[in-house]
Amino acid sequence: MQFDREFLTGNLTTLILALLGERPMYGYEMLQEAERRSDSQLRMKEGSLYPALHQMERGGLLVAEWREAPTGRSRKYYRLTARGRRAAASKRRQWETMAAAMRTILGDAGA
Amino acid sequence: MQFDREFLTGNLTTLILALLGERPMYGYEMLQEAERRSDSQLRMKEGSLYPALHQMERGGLLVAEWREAPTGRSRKYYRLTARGRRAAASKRRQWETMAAAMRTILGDAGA
DNA sequence: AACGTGTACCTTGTTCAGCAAAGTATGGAG
DNA sequence: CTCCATACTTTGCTGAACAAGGTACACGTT
Repeated sequence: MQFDREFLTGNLTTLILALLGERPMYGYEMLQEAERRSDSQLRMKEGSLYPALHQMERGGLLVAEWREAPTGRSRKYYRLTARGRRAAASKRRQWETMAAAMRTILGDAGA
Repeated sequence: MQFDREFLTGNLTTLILALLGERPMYGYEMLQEAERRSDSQLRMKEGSLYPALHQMERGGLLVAEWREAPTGRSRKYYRLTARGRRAAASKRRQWETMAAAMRTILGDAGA
């Protein structure tokens, strides 16, 4: 089951921070990883992802580095700064708080 | 812990449908209920709620009815239509799907 | 009577995230 | 030599939520 795009709104930054908290990745890889791990339910769009990465880089959460792939293609790898790691932890906590609150309401309203 | 408003984005309709799925309520009551049940974590704003209710009414998800409160004040009670009940079930399912997908990513990224 | 407070609803203007759509460029498969 | 997947980027738009303000009434206090 595919959900409306509105459900993703507000979670993009959280998602990016979570992925990069694991290991440095490049943009296109994040798109694929998110889709793969969620059984194709969670599809980030390029037009959302790349601007978000740039903004987060400007905000000092990420740093970028161009690396040569084995294939010869160039890839822009992003990794978290110290600030980014703090933000990742914060976003994760916030997401869990929000999810718990939502569940309370949804749960009360006879499943 | 209070979370950024962006985490609410996209969940307002879901929340309204869940509350009304339980019983008819008036707008101001929904604000209080959501806040009370979530330990003040989930605060809908009037400027978001009322326009959303109007839009959902136009969309045929809700019907409104003015009722006199014991105090003498007038309240506008909303209840779900059949269409609204279907939407409520759908939104709930979608939320759970999204939450599961998010949890997968957040979980993988070393807690 | 006048005032403040909590209830209850509504609207206008703004902002900002995410998206659609399009573009650039490269490597490999056929 | 063409097509497809990879990989990054940008411009312009849309739409949800919000801030801020407004209206009005009931009730308690002074």
